[in-house]
Amino acid sequence: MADVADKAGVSRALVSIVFRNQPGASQETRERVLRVADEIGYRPDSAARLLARGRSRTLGVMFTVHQTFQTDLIEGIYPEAERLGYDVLLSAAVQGRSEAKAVEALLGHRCEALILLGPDADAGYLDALGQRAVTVSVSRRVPRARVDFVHSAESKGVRQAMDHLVELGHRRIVHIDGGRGPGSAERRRSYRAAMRRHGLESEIRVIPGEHTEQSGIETGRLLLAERDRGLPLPTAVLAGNDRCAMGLLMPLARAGVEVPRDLSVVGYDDSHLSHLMPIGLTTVRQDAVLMAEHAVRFAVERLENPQLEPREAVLDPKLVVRGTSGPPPGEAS
Amino acid sequence: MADVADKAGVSRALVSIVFRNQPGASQETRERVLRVADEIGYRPDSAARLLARGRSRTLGVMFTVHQTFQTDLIEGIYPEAERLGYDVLLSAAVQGRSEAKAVEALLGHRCEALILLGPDADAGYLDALGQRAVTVSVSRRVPRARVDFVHSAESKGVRQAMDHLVELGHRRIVHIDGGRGPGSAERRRSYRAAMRRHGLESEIRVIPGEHTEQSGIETGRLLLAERDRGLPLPTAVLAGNDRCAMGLLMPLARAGVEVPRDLSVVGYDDSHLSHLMPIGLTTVRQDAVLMAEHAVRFAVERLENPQLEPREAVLDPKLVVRGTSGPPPGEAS
DNA sequence: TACTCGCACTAGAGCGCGCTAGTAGAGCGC
DNA sequence: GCGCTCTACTAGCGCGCTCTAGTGCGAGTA
Repeated sequence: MADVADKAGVSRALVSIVFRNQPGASQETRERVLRVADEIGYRPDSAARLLARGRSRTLGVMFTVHQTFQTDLIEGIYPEAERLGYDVLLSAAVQGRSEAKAVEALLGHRCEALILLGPDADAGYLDALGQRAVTVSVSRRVPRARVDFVHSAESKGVRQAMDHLVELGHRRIVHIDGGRGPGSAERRRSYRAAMRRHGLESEIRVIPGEHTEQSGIETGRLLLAERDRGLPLPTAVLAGNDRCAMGLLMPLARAGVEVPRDLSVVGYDDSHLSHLMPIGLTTVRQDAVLMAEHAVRFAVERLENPQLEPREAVLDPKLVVRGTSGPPPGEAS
Repeated sequence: MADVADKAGVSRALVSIVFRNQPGASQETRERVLRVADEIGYRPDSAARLLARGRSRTLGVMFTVHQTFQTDLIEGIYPEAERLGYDVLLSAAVQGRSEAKAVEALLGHRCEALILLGPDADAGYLDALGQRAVTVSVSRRVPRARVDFVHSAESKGVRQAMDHLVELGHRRIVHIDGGRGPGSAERRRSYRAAMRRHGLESEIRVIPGEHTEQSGIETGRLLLAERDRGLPLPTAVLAGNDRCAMGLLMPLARAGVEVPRDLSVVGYDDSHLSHLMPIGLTTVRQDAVLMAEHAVRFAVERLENPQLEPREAVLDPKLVVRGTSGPPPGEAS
């Protein structure tokens, strides 16, 4: 910075002013300073800036690599953060790197707020986090924790999907749940409620699973094994999310079970992959961009107005009918 | 920190020593300092620490969200970095956020080294970057730029794939290239060379594309439209990467073209999705974990020994035969 | 006694910025 | 000419830490 100041023939303070885009420098000087900085390859040091200013204007985002819906969210987070003048730092939870570790890394880099995409941690931990920093949880509801919360109305999404299937004539509809995955509990509950509402209480079946392709594959194998033992296949499956639905399709296709002729499959999320499958996945769309924008705005607003209480945003999901759902076998279409 | 020092009756320097776990303080004092710090709720400020120490021990990783192979790489980067005592910061290039911006963010947060996953930037920019910070490029070769380089031997991978197809009896093999995508140029060149080597020079056809599902879908539509005009379909397609291959399968399936009976498809990368497709994608495996480890090690070693010259690691890819490749139509299997 | 050595600890100079309080000079009205 | 304001710019402190170069002291050695 001193080098830039010398070479541009101004004081360090003026360079600072230019880089913060603050009034107090002529247009001419501004350009000269920026040009010199570019030549030297100078870049403001955020650590020093942070130290001097006390604020980092940085949002930390914790996500799970491979969760396609979360990468969709990230795409929405960047532009909104930039619009509001905030920087974004990403930290991934992966195999062998827990959420807590990912979060510590963010905090260690002085993020002012945390945006957690589908956190798996317990409410106590999240509440403690919420006391320490502004925290937003996306896709996971955490009652009584001091965190903002952005999710979509799982019950509405599930209801739409179930109504769609029942209208097509399905009765034997099973649900692969998402285990501890975000939104799973609500989806499971809503599935049960929908079955009861349609008088299908006796057909309720929840197969434990996860939000992964592997889980879908395993469920597929399970169902096929049952069929081979003489049990009937369900006529429709409501998967925990799109990845699970995609996994499910693999063993089915291999075994010659045709979708949707023999079996209908509905996913959840409408992640960017779901319309890329051979016949397009019928799924429940959550608007990732909108969710991302809400999350960023919640964080920033609470940062700039600390007495604000955490809020909750519930967005409406929407069923997207594509190629994997149709009338059950035995019914004319 | 001063408060802790006062209350514990020592100097700030000693508190610093205690918190850095360095020799130079008695066990007794150590405990007293830690106890007092805990009472006050003192935590070292990493921004100040960073500033004072001059080293951040942080690696910055630039990646493209949605490139599944890159997320596979990220999974490999974390554990290796942790093993070597380095922190990792992620920055994504997305629509509307260029690579340069993503890199600036990393540099601004004082990353000591940059690991760029499949960078798209030109050699001049990368060289400039390499002068300024230790830089590693993964999957993209940048001749004469001051960067380390980790990639796999594209020519070997393509040759294996092509030999496989030719052995099966294919002659009309087209290649969807990856445009400016990492490795595309080499793959394209190797495809041409392999065709010539097999005496198929007259059959060479490279369809321009990208490393996206969308590109595969468009190519599929193009080929189908040609077929409808009476032109023959190719019997095999070597896609630019797995995503492109997956996209290609969609319009084919819709149009009733059966894979691999009517058409063989080979991908590239073996990203974690390729074995999750209905019939498993035949593809060229690049070992993401190994590549990630090399990248981290290159960065760290050059950081700790600055007179080291940038190096290059070329890993051997390996063809993985799954369900999308078979003999061409008209040949007995 | 005089010395060296090692240990526990301290003083104080930065690290690269932001920010407050200030100055110099131009322009203006009276 | 004077005082005033406004713009463009500067000096220098301080953010919370690390690190170098010390000081003081007791034990061991000649």
